[in-house]
Amino acid sequence: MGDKKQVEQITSMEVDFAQWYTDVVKKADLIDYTSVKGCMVFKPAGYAIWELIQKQMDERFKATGVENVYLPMFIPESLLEKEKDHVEGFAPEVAWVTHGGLQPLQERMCVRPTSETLFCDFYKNEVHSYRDLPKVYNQWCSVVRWEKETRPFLRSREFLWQEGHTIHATAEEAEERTIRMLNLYAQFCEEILAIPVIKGRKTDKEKFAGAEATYTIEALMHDGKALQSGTSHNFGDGFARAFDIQFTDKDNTLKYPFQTSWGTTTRLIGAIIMVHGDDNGLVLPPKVAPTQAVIVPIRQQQEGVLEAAEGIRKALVDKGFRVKVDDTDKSPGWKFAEAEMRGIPVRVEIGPKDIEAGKAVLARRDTGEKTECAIDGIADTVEKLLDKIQKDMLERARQRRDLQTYTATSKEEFEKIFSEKTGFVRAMWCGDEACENEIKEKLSVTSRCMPFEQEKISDKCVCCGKEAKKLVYWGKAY
RNA sequence: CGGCGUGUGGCUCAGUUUGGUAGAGCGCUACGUUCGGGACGUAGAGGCCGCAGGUUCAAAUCCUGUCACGCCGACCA
Repeated sequence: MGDKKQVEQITSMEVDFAQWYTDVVKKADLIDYTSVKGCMVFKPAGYAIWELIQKQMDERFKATGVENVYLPMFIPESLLEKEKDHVEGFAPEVAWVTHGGLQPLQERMCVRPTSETLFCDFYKNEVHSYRDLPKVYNQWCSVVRWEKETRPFLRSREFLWQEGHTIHATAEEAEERTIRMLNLYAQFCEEILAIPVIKGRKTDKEKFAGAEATYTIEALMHDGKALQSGTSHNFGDGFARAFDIQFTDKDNTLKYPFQTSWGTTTRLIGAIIMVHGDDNGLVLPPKVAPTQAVIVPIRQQQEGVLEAAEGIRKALVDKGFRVKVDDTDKSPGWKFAEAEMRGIPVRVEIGPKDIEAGKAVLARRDTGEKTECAIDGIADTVEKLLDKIQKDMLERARQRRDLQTYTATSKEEFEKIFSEKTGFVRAMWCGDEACENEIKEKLSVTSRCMPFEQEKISDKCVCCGKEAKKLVYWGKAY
């Protein structure tokens, strides 16, 4: 093999994680940059991942009674301003529309950064009686936030997401929905994306603008930084009061309803990249891989090779898998590297030698392991292998996360860990925002969440030493 | 919004210090030989040097301005 040709390199993640990420995004052909800063083209390979996420998440939503709707992308300024905390949270990063054609608008409108206000405006007209409740709506759309610094999938000025907005007669029902959706997200991440997450509640400092309580799932990336991967908010009746939404209850009294919202975004794709990827490129969990198996024919000009490849393709497609034959005139080595960069979970190699022996070679993307298998019954073999890959990927991600999760019971220990390592640190907290601020200033570390699974690992706050109230996961975040 | 950096064929970049009329590798096209970890030969196509001014006999190169993008911070899914 001559190595004169320079292979397009992916920077090693050990050398420069940020550059590695950018390289993988580009080499896996997920996106392209555009002439609008912070807005990207989702190329077929990238968009197909989103479609698979969308499809499978939407099915799970609907199984819990969610219905999809679509609301406008513009919000009049007066509407945005109705809830004080909310507008303060979002005003610094909204994009404004000031003209319609050549005429200045009477009132400027922002492009939605999130749709709470629109849903409230809508529910105000929709909800009058307890019989109108609950409404459990969701919309798939894009939103715009004028971010200063942008990164593909992790932070773009326009991003795709889903936002669920529900409205209920009682606070209990709203809380139940809030938690239910968070659990759904967590389960989705583990079962579909093979990403283990920590479920918990955000501190007041970190909660959503206008929310009474924000719950979050936090995932840990390969470099030890945390990524907020989905949130679920309980608004109490705060928005209802601000927007004057009322309903007549069974007892014939006027009441304010209770609301929730919950969302996940294309950031999940960033999480997949940074949890599973390696120095050869993307590694996709089979359940969200647009192509689950690629068949690479060897000596494809030779009679019978392409036919054999096609036969395998058909057997796999009949079994319901997403499969491609790479019959381009590149060399096999090229095709291998290409399939690896794109993260295709399984590669099937089939050449004259194999055909003669009635076999094919299966290569796993996640481990690199190659095995031989009989062409006869190959679909069953691949099915089992994809299943195993999906499970192994979750297991490995969990192990790595656990290895990067530390415990600190004193300030010295806490600071020592963060000065040497990056990861989650479990430590007790007194509940005072001043401690969060101090920690953030000193270490650029924020409270990621107060996990549902609480434990009392010490009596004292890791920062001030006062009486501890909560166990908190701390970390550096994206 | 602050700091840093980069704009030259499709891509990555050299050329800018010292001004002289545009180069390489990859990719692309055609044909042929190859094919089990990024194969090779031959022949080709392709560039308003981000944009606008200025200096000069002459500007990719010097000056001024401007735009865009990338990275790092502060804020955020």
